[in-house]
Amino acid sequence: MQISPAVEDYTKAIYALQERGDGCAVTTNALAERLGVTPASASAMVKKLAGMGLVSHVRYRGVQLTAKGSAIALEVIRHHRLLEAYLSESLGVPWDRVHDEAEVLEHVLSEELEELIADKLGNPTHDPHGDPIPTRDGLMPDEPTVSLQTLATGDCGRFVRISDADPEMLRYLAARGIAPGDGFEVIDKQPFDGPVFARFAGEVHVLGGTLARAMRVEL
Amino acid sequence: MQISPAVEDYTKAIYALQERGDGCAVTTNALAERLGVTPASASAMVKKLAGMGLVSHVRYRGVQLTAKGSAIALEVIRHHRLLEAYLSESLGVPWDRVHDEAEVLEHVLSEELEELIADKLGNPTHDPHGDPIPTRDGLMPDEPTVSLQTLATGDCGRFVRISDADPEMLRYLAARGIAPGDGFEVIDKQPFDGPVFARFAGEVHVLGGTLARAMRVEL
DNA sequence: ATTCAAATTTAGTCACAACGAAATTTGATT
DNA sequence: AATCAAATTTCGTTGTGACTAAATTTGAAT
Repeated sequence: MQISPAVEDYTKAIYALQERGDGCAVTTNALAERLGVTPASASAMVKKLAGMGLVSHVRYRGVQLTAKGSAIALEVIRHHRLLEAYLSESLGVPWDRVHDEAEVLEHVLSEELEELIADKLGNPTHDPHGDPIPTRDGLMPDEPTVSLQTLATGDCGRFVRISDADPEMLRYLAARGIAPGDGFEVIDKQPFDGPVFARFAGEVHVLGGTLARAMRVEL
Repeated sequence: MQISPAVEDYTKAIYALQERGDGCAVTTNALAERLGVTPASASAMVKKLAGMGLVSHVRYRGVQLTAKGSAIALEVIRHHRLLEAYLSESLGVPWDRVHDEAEVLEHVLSEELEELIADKLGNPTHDPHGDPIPTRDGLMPDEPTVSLQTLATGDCGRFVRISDADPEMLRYLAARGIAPGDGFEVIDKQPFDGPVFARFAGEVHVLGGTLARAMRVEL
């Protein structure tokens, strides 16, 4: 039972969708859309994953990762995030490009290189976007956050995390010197999904609705 | 016209066989054996490569890389050798393991990462086994060498290069502290493919026939 | 010139992972 | 309960790159 890159990608996608979803099963359509394949293709692969014991599948209902499936997903995510950290820190790859590079390298990273990279970086706990790196033994640190968008005028917090999937956003933040770990204060918050005005290190920045929703805040 | 990993591997193999061969075309069987596939599979791929304009093919005679094919081979070889140098120098991967790691990474290394790695290493000209690294613009430095096995008692020389394909040999040399760049003197040479006794840095070492044939000497 | 073994190619198959089109199931609405 | 749209699955096909078995070509030996 070989684990192909395709299987790794599906497993990783199911893991990600399970996270954001409210505990219920991951639908075939959601999976297909996330991976950019047709529902028919996703359906076929789901059947294969079920046969491999990586997911439990109820026809027309959706899938859930088994322990075995989660282990594979976490392994790949560890590869991905370690690589992002490594590319950023050791090779100076810009913030908004590490994701795409890691996306292909994650599938061919040997366990030995994984070890060497982790050691070289001092066993980092977070990648450059603030996403936690699963541990060597396959555990994902649980770090509750809220969207910056939910804060109100006057609230203070620390920006700790943002999705690595949208390079545009990352460039916007990078251009303004905003990075995970930075503290801030909400100066003004407009209703109806309006922009958030927040002060980072003295400077006030405008964070549009989508951006504010993507930025995660500690606690 | 996509360049798949398979196409890269075939192109690279043809390049390598062309080098060691005496200028004549590379046979399907040699290609198949080198890649560990059946002659039928190699034959099918040769037809595809010819269709892509990467090789010229005469049925039942063999193949030769076109300029386009050579360019692809050299690009992949550059990736491979840069990666070997990088893994060895920056991550401390042992000498005898860099080849296998590079073998998979070479196919997914982006041009951007290639640049960063080359810069980081100061644009190295040789990999850890002494193999020359093709230049950015796709030129392979020509460095004539002879096999250590061809030397006679009393000859001196500098060991500069050894194939990265046999980890066993590399471990043997590494265990004795012998590396490309080391000067030596042939103390004794037995006839009939017998062992070569050579002094490296004061120590005399026994180099069996196969090993002595694999070791390349400057000039 | 014929024969023969080795090298090479062709023909037919398989596994993988995608696709579009068509059938099926679901759950919400009437 | 019947209907209907959306989600899901099935069916048949495609493209890669491997395989085995069966031609075919070559070049050397008779």
